Amino acid sequence: MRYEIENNKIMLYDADTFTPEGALASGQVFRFGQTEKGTWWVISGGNRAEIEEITPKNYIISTTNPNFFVKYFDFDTNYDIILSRLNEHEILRSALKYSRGVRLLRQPLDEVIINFIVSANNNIPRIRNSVNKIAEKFGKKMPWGYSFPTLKDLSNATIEDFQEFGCGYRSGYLVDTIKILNETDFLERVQKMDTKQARRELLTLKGVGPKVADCILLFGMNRFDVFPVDTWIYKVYREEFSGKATNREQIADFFVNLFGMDSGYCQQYLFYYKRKHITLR
DNA sequence: CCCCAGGGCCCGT
DNA sequence: ACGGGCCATGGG
Repeated sequence: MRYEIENNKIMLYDADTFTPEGALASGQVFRFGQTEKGTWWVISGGNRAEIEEITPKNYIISTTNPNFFVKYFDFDTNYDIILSRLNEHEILRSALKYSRGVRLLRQPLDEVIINFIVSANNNIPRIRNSVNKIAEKFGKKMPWGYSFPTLKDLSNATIEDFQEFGCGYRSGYLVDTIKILNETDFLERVQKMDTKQARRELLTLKGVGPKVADCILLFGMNRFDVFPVDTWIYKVYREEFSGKATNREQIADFFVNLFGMDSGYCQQYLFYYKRKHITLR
């Protein structure tokens, strides 16, 4: 797989380890969709990209910010090496084959924190709805829609605002955490810490428990020695690994001990495999 | 009416 | 450290 940047486009060739659906419809990101023509779009921060498949495994990604999306889609990482290591585990082989196009998106940290507080005990269509409404109310108007709001943009958002967006009892957590992030140097400090330290620190935020902390570390901080355990991964653990533990932190430890620095990639492949299909609408 | 969703909080033991 | 009740909200 290789890419070239031309003006406002990324040309992606021989994409064996990327598909728009695997990258976007894999529960890492919530402001994405598919047009009537079948092209995929995604918004992150103040950036939007549209992905068109020209011929099989060859794509044109149109965006005003190609460099942002090269990093976002992680095109400089060689997934063949990661996949060959994971493929040594026979138990993973069918899942890895199914999840060929999944990638670990490198997203803005503040956006990930907000999105995954909303995600707790929630389902993906509802998360998408809430996050889009947050953007429409507090983001900046762009030619193509609304940017995802910065923490400053959100500093005046109230509990009632978030309740109106369907965030339910998470609304108070959001207000509380936004205040901490705006009024302290939390984000600056946490990014300098090692994974275990950063995880402990993230757990002090309202609405951030073990699973959400691991998602923040994985999707927003590029820490791959974590294994977020949600209901789908819990099913994988029981059904594919015949696991008996019920404590989710113990299950996360089990997987990290098994897959080490490839844990984050492995988790995402397994989630996509078990979750199968995310309905768009 | 039930159960479920990329769970966390808060309280008891 | 661990378990259990409770929590908004919409869909199946």
